[in-house]
Amino acid sequence: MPSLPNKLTIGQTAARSGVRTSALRYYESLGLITSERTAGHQRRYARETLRRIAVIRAAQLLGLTLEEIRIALNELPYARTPDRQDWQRLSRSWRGSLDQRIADLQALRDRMSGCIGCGCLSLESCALFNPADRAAQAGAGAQYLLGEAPDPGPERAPPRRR
Amino acid sequence: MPSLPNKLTIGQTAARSGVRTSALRYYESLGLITSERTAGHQRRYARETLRRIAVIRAAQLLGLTLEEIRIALNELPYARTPDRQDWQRLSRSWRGSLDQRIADLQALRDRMSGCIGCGCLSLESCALFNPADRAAQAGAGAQYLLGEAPDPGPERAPPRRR
DNA sequence: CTGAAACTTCAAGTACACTTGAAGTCAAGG
DNA sequence: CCTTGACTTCAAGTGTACTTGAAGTTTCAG
Repeated sequence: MPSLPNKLTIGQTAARSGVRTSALRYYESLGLITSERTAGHQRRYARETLRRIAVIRAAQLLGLTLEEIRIALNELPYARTPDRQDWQRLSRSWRGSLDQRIADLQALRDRMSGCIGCGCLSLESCALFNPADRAAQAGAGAQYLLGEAPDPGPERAPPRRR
Repeated sequence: MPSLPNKLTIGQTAARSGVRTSALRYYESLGLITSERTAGHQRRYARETLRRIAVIRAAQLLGLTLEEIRIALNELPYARTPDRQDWQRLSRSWRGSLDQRIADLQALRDRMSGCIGCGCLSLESCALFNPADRAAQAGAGAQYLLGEAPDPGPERAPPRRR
């Protein structure tokens, strides 16, 4: 079966994973994936790397940074091939973040649905899209919409997504 | 009621919205929000701006860029105060993206759950976390995990979140 | 009226995740 | 053997979303 070689070039890996070669080199430079080299210094990725890349992309979808993903992946055994318990631990921990993110988005959806129903978004009286006024009443900082507690924190900026 | 002034300083707006003053100036520079000025050039935000900021943050949570948000907000009436129909149109359109993102994450969760159940993540035979092999069989590019169709597209990079 | 806190602008810096370009090397079919 | 496409490294650039710092101005409680 020449169509299923065990060692993939970076181009083949890119085609199969949907990740550009430049990104793969970048991941490797960060220690997220590894490769063997041919006599002429070219990378050869093990087929297992494709799964690793899929996991990386999934984790990015959860909002983890590459550094966080690297740390999580590094908790997998270093020398031995990760067994089902190793992977279970990893996927279970991400499952929690995933559930959390889904719950957050659903809460946001419900709040927005409420406002779609009442059409009140521009009205002063709407408590949902007018969190500041509730806050003024309560005397605390606002921003209930995203479910934030009235704690300032280190001013974490909310990033992108696409 | 001096505790609910109609015009807020940038500091008050920041405290109430949970967004830093530097971010507010940045949003204003991008045309996402507007302000009046005092005789001494200081900003004064209308209380309505707080709702606008809440909407901006919610939209960011949906994964929209500030430019996309700006465009969406600019479809609200320019001069007149947006009425309930205007807001309904906006929140309804974002509701769609929100539903989509929730569905995507749920699909990912279900796939991961399957793998948690079978503990197969490191096994060659797992079709879920081994999309490349299915792809090799089918002859196409891989990356089923995120529900992507086998179309390359303009190589959009998947961004951050937190 | 005064002094501290809050405000102003503008340029530059930061973080993340890549991408691009230049200049050169390697692998494989004909 | 030769050519062509895929590969190599490294530095610099890109886009998004802000933050920080410097130097100066405004506001307002006392």
